[in-house]
Parts: sequence; structure tokens; C-alpha cells
Amino acid sequence: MTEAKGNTRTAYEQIRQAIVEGRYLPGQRLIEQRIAKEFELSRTPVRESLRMLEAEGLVHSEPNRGAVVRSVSVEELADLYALRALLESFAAELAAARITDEDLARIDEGIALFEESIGIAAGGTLEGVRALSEANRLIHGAIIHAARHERLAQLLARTVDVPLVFQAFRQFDRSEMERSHLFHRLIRDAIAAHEGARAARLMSEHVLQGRDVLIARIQAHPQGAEHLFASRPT
Amino acid sequence: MTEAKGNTRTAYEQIRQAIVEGRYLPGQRLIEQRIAKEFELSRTPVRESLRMLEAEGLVHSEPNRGAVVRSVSVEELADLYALRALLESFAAELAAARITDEDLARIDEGIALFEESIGIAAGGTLEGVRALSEANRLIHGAIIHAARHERLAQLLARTVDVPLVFQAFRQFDRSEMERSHLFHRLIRDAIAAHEGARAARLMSEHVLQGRDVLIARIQAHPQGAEHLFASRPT
DNA sequence: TCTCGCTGGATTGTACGCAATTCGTGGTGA
DNA sequence: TCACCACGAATTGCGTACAATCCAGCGAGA
Repeated sequence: MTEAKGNTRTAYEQIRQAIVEGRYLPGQRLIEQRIAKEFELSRTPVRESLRMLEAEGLVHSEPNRGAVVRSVSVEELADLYALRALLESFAAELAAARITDEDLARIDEGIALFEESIGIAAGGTLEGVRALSEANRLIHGAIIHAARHERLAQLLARTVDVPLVFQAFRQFDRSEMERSHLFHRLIRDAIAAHEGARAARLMSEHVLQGRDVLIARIQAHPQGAEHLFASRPT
Repeated sequence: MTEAKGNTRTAYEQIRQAIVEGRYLPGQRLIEQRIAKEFELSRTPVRESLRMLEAEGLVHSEPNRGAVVRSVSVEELADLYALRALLESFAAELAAARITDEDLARIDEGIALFEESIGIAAGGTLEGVRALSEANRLIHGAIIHAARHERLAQLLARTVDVPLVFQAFRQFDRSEMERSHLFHRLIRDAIAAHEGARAARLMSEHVLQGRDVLIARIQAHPQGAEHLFASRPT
């Protein structure tokens, strides 16, 4: 009440963001009462949000036992990225066939923003990581939008925007950001030239490189990434 | 109350089945009060079910305006099958690498059941179509299970089990059933031989043939399939 | 000591009521 | 005749109360 006219939508988004950014850790119980108090709402919108997040796969819940943040093993993480590579390269291929000038302009905007953000994010601040992640989201979102495939967009939103992706950006060093930037531009050009197969291959490579960086970091500094995973599997 | 201890789960499943089987038509408004009365519950579990179905993509809803059954255009239908082909062929490829004897036995069971069902379903009865659809679900489900990729399974459940797929089987004639049966066996053998690329190609072809049959039927008898689509786009 | 069952607190599941919003409908004025 | 506005029915959004369920901890009996 002290805040804006808080409705279910904002509850959903706040809980989601908390999970994605890792403020709610994998394995942690999500108790309706507590969350409701935290956001100054009643349990009703919180319950609905949790149900949506469950259908989305971000939380796991069992009848009469409530919801917990879902955890991901390293193996699942690798599989998840393989899936994402498949879906995003499909999107890139469709985009190459269906792109409009407007879509292309949106991609270019995202790319420009990504370039700007590299400087900020190289500092390693949360703010910088957020800016980079947001620019990345814009680029990939614009490509998916250009693919004109609503269901694909829906699935990707749930496959990409997962706790680990946000964490992944924290692990990036400057050269990796630059490499992502390069791939974004290559993909953009392939799409603009209507070269679907190339766009798809580049996108797949781009995503898999992100995966490899993330997994290498996890194995190099397991203590730094352990908060990604639950102590007990859920 | 008169019924079994009706909880949210059953409400969710009943509404879902009504949509998938076409008892709730695309474009139809889903009014909480009416559904609640229909299932003899309060609005609360109905609301939660609708939210889950929304996250799943089966219904569309806007704030303060409620939920409607989502409709699908022929173009979206084609895209949907392309997506399904992509995901299922990926599943087949993974399955070829990860298959166990147990999984293979499950696939074989499904194939045997499918063969039995062809005779029944050729009659064109709803019962026969249900049996065939169920056998088909078992086969594809066993392959997806063999792929050991939870998120992929989740996405496929929501991409495959869509109103249109159930309707599709009604459109099959005997030779098409036989062809599906043939492809099931070819896919099974490729998976058993750990030939991932072949399994993926066969699966893709299998799904796309299903698509072509369905679309051809729709265009040949548009009056028979019009109930698949809403009068107004949603 | 180990197992079993009981009990109380914590939490989820469901019903219900009221406020807020939407949308159709009819009336009013130009 | 037409545009506009206001009212009211229908519906959704949300809070709250209470029932159902789960689970940890404890005590009794073997």
C-alpha cells in the first residue's frame, strides 16, 4: 500500500527477479506468508505468482508442502545451454527470413547499448552487470521478435532468463564481453543479409561459448559458484 | 464437495483437458465463476489453474479482463509443428546417446500398443482415436524420457499437447497411421543403434509429415476444422 | 536404545466478501 | 442523427478467515 498500486503482476516480477538474480537461493523455501509480508501484500497474489513461476519451471512445488527455488546441476546446466543454442539458432534462422527494417534497427540499438555497457560492466559492479544483461536481453529479444514465432518466444523467455544466465555475466571478463559483442555483430549481419544458415550457426556458437565460459568458471572456482546450486537436490 | 476431495490439481487438469479436447473452444471466455460452479469449487482454485494455463500458453488473459482460450492460425500451426520437429528431433538425438534397456522396452511397448490401436482407430470412433493418441503419447514420451533432459521434456509437453494434436489424429486415415507406425519403428531402431543423427532426421520427418497431413486436411475441409480456430483472433 | 504414535505450531488449501475495473446500454444535448 | 457521458451489471483483483495437512519434537513402551 505504501508503494504503487501493487498488483499480482508486480509481485510476480519481483519474485521472479529475486530468483533470477540469486537473492532467493536454489533450494530455499518460498513461504507465502513471508513473501507477502516482504512485498506488503496478501498471500493471494503471491500464491498466483508462485503458480506461474512453477509452470515456468523456476520453482518446484509439491501439494501441501509449498514451493522451493529450483536448483540446477552442472550437467543440467550444460543441457540447458544446448537447448538454448538449439532454440536461439532456430530463431536466428527464422529472423533471417522474416526480418524487417524496424527489427534490424532494434537489434542495432541493442548492440550499441551492449557496447556502451561493456565499459561499465568491466568494473564488476552489480549495476554494470545489470546493464550488460539488459542490453543482451534486448539484442536476443529483438532477434526473437524478428522471428515472428510467438510460441518460440515464449519458450525462450523461460529457457534463457534463468538464474544462471544472470550469474554468467558476472563471470565474464572483458575479453569475453568483447567476443560476445563481436558475435552479436556477426549474427546481425548474417540476418540482415538473409543468410539463415549462417545466422543459425553463429548463434549456436555464440550461446555455446557462453556455456563453456560459465562452466569453466564454475569448475575453476567451485566455491564462488556454489550458491548457484542447492545443498540438496530439489 | 459432492465429488472426490477436489483440489486445485484436479481443477487444473479438468480445465486443461476441456481445452485440449476442444470442449472449450478457441476464443471462448473462461469466466471464473462459471467454471467454479461447473466443477463445484470456489473461484480460488480456478483462478490458480487459469494462471498456470496462461503460463503454459493454452489461455490468454489480460488484467481485469479475464482469460480466453487461445486460438491458433494455420500459419502459427505450421510454425508450431516446425518447433515441435526441432525439439523432438533433439530429444531423439539425446535419446540415442543415453538410451537404456528399460527405456527401449518402454518404446517397444508403446509401439506394440500403437499397432493394436490402428485397427480400432481405423473405425474412426472417438475411443479409437483416444487409444491411438495415447499410444503415440507413450512412444514419444518414452523417447523424451530416454533423453534425460527435464527442461526439454517440460517444453515439449507444452508444445505437443495442444488442442490441435488431438484433433490431428481424427484426420488420419489408415495409410497415414501405417506410415506413422513405420516411422516409429525406424526411429526406434536408430535410437537402439545409437545413431543420433539418423534418429533426429527420422523424427523430424515424422513430425513434419504429421503437420502436412493435418494442414492438407484443414485446407481440403475447412468447414470441418473451423472449430479449431476462434472467430476473432485472440 | 529404538520405534511408534501423539500433539502443537507452522504452512498450505479453499471459501467468501468487498473493492476496483470493464463494458454494454440508454439517455441527453447539440 | 450522432457523439458523448453516466450508470449499472458483470467480472476480476485482493484481503481475510478458517479448515486441512505436514512435520518436528517428545514421551511411552518394547
